[in-house]
Amino acid sequence: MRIATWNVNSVRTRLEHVVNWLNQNPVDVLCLQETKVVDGDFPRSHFETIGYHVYITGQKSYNGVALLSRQPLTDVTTGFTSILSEISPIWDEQKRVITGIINDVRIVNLYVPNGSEVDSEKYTYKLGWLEILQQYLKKLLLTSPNICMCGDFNIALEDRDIHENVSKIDQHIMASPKEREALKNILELGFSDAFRQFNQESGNYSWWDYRTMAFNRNRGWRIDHHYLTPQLRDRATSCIIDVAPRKLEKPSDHTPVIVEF
DNA sequence: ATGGCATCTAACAGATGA
Repeated sequence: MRIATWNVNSVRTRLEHVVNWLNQNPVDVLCLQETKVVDGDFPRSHFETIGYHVYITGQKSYNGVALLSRQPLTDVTTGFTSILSEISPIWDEQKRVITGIINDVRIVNLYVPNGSEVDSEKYTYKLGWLEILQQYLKKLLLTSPNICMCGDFNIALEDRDIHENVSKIDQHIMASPKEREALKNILELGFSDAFRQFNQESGNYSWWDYRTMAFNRNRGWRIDHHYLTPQLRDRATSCIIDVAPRKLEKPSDHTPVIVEF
């Protein structure tokens, strides 16, 4: 089974790229982030035509996640509160979470908040959101031991996940100690990084800033991840970053990452 | 030291992203 994650930075703007990519890379499930569209306007027929079932939760202008699957998924839910009924509904105002089950695997597709700047209001929200995510995963693990958690985490866990021209890394959003600590705490529930099972090298990134010719100079960050629970980790056979879509005209600033198990 | 690029909007400038 092949599962891909891709922050497309507007599914409508990137529609042709995504459809072409799926035709060339017929993965079992594609997890999209930053769809930036309300559910009624999601271009679902374009994906259904090429053989995908479409599961979405979106909003106007910002955020939005989707699962595109060749087989129907079961137990699809959106947001945190569908699983954690006790938390405040404010945590689901931003559409960042969707999950569903295929065979014996639960796919959790996430768009983690960016956080803007360290110690800003948005940064505090990001840290709070990650605490809620931890509770959410704890609950899911009670009934779903096999989880493939993927998406745009907006966090690079290690310095080797970041190009060498970033100064003051520990004050930088996506690399600050509190963010890394929050993600590490989550991974301690039993998740491991699929990409690092197969590749230890620096220089492998999934996002490059649109500015300053960052992609041409490979000044990127690895912030899009697949995290696997132990049985899936043992079944994994590859995890690769496909940089090809980043080279197209008007690309997303992220590129797909694909895990196979 | 700053802004650089891209996307969205009851847009035409400002918020957001990372």
